[in-house]
Amino acid sequence: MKLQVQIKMNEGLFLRNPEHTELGKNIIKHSIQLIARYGFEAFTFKKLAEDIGTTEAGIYRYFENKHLLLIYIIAWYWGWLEYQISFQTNNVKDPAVKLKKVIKLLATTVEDDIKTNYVDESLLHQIVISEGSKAYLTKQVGEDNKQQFFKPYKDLCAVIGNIILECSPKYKYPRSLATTIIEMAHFQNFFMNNLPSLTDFGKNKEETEVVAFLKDLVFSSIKKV
Amino acid sequence: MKLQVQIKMNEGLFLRNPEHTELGKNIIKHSIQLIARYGFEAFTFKKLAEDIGTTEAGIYRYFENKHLLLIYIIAWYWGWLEYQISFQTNNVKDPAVKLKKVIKLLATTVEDDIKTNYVDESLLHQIVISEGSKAYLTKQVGEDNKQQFFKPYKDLCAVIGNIILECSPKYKYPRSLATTIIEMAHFQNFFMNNLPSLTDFGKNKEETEVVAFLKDLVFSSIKKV
DNA sequence: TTAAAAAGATAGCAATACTATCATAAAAAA
DNA sequence: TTTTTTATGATAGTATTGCTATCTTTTTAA
Repeated sequence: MKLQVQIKMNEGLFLRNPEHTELGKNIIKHSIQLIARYGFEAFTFKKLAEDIGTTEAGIYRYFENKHLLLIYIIAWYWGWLEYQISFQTNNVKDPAVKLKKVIKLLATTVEDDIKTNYVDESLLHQIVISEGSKAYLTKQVGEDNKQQFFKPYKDLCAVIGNIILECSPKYKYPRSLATTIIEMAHFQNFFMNNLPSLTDFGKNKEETEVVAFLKDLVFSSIKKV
Repeated sequence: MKLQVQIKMNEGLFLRNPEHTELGKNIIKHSIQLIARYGFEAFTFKKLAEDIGTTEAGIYRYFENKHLLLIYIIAWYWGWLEYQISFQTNNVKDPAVKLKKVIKLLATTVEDDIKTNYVDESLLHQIVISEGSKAYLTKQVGEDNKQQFFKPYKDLCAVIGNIILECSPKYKYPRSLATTIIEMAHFQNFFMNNLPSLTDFGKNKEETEVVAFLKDLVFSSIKKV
């Protein structure tokens, strides 16, 4: 029996559900490849259509514009990651162990998950690192937020915040610390690989060092009473 | 006597030095206003030209494209901020006090500085918060970095890293902690105002709370031996 | 005063970000 | 099986963006 992971996506993100058709799945698959290769700015629906072997109009039947497509794939990633976290911390009692697993999941390269056939999670992880914040760093963030487009990110933040509170019930900034972990897991990785002098990991460029930094940061913050 | 602050800018960022002419200063002034108002994506040289009362071609004589103009104004901000830091921490002996001043400077709204007449620093601060990371989150980051376009950010990071080391000579991640302070000062502010459930400051929306969070984060990390 | 530099005015062009329409193929319902 | 819906393909068109080029006029500096 093959297990298929289904991430429930916000209906407002698309005009036609890409999960329901071959073309739709191709749009997701190829857009992940193209955005990872060329970056979000250089990514266009025309190039995507050519890559898939369909027409521009075909893409527009699924997504109103490339910004919503970006939000879609990033939101998919957060949903997928929350599932990974719940799966991997299941039956773990010690909240500190849970939190360490979360940090590791956030800050190390994910393996391509066979359970989701048309999404390459490791490519998607790269996109989340370099393009992720562009999903909300816009003037429409308020409207997008009203439509709940960032719910998967918020849910993840709440999950991590709760683990932090399990570790340290009196800690005052569980959510801000959660977003700090998430954002820094990605930014430190990006800096390490692209602007190494902004980090202390330039020599080895090892993800494990980012993990060590984050663990140190987080546990010294919350262990203090 | 009027003091004028001059930030030395990288020559590779522009075709013609905007500080040397009226039009150039207008380009900087109006682009800060327009980017702050409409966001970087919606900002175009055509709109900028109309706003100034010149032509598109006129802008292109100063900046090759809007991406370099963004890097320019962000780099200017980092230069200006480093000056503010050196000014405000001058004669302060206790490195912990210095570090607290740095956090406050990063995380609270700056007052428009009379010493720089064509730059509105508080608007620019808003731009750095919502558009700053777009300067380097691109596929050209490597080439831009080779041309030293991010030197002001790196210098600031080094300055803060050194203050951290003064506080705690054995701390292992001074640079990564410095970038964490810088990025989180801005992201927590953005989240507080736009996606409040990602922070613990949603109720009051007070910058002072971001400052408190960062101080807690930083000093619990470095005080531990 | 004269030449060099900067700015203004206009034109044009390829790419982007869409929208619209009509035909056809595939899938689902009758 | 036939009809009807639904999805896709093919093509066209339009406004805006992101430039480059050229020519003229104004300003500045030698």
